[in-house]
Amino acid sequence: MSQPQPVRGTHDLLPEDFARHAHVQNSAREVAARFGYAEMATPIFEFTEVFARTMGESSDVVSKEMYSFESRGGESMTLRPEYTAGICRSFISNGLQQQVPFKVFATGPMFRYERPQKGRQRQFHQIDVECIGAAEPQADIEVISLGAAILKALGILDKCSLEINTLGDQESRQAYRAVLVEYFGDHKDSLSKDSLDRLERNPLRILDSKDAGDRALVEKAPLFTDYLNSFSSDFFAEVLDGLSLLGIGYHLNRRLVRGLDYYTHTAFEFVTTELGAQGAVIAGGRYDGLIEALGGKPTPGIGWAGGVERLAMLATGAIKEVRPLAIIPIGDAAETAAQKLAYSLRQDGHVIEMAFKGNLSKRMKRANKLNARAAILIGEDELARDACTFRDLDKGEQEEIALASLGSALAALG
RNA sequence: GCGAACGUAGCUCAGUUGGUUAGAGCGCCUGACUGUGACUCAGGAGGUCGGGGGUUCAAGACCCCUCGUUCGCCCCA
Repeated sequence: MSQPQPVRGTHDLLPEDFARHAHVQNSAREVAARFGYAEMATPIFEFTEVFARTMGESSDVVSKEMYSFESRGGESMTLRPEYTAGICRSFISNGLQQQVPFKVFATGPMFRYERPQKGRQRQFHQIDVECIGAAEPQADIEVISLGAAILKALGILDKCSLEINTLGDQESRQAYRAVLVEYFGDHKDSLSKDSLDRLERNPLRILDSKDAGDRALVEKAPLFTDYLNSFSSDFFAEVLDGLSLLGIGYHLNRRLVRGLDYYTHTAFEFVTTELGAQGAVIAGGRYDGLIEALGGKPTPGIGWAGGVERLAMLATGAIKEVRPLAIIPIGDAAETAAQKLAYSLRQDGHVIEMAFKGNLSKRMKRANKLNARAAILIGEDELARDACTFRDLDKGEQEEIALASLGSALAALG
């Protein structure tokens, strides 16, 4: 290609795209703040170990999708593939255990070396919510309801459904996992190739297989509910009750699982059918073992991440734009006067558009294209009278007014 | 990582079984309208047909490689 291309799986965010992203991020930030989740940020790269420990060496992300590099100092660094690990690391690094529950919101770019598709890029953006240090089911309810509230604010809650499941506590899950491995181990010859691999690395995932043969086996597999201890099932029941009380609908999905040991109890996803295979727009769960895995004191936590690109594709509604005012000088003598007026109005909080070239007709066209609400024309005639021609571009009416009364004319536009 | 489809002006696309100078709509530029946008009309610019190689008298069409996008799987936001 003779023209330069962006790197595979990366996209430029031109102003229009950026506005959609910003809309998602700003809406989320605002709603999160109402829930008491203040924004924070962590570095875009960490020691590789931070992700390897939290996401699991055997996970796809860690084993083959990370952008890792050796620093000049010889240490292995990785561009973050997700936000949770960095925030938990930060929680430990900054000794925040005295501030629990530590509730935060974050957003930014993530990096994963994956095969690109719609809604799946190598550099993509997430919004993220974490609640660290709360072991109570009320935290699960709050975190999930925050997700629902953000989707509602974006006007896309009705396009999504909440899938939810429990993985139980460590004891429950390990018991179930052992039973599953035994069951599927006895039927190895009927398992798909993918699931044979899952049996080694991530047996719970077999429950979610799309392979017809696997599904037949899954039908007859032991049920997780039979292996949940009473603490785990009570916990989950409390979460579900809380959601119902808030009027948040959910679909119990027994096949929704997380493979890693740090994940416990609640797992959930807000999914949509409108984005093809990349249906999860917000996904998260409880990770009571994660902080400990990172070297911190045992600390429970729950959170979720949402894909900004995916959310932005769903939130197609009009974003309210600020309409500018166009200042158009006529003739060289008016240029500096126009610039001065623009500077003054901008400092008063107005959005002012100035074109630097072209005759009156061209500048009017540009003003029109930018959807300007009004045009302020200043020529030598107006200059001499300390006035301007004020044209309402919607009504197509104009009149000459004194510069001194420009403020009230602008206020009258509404 | 596996399987498949697609890549033609800035954008969305058309280009018959390979056959002279590659088209349309929208957008852009110029003018009608040298102090007035939208609407209209008349002109105009813009393409090494993603890139490289091959087959052929002849390739945008066929073959191979490569880059990119998309769909499914895997995985996930």
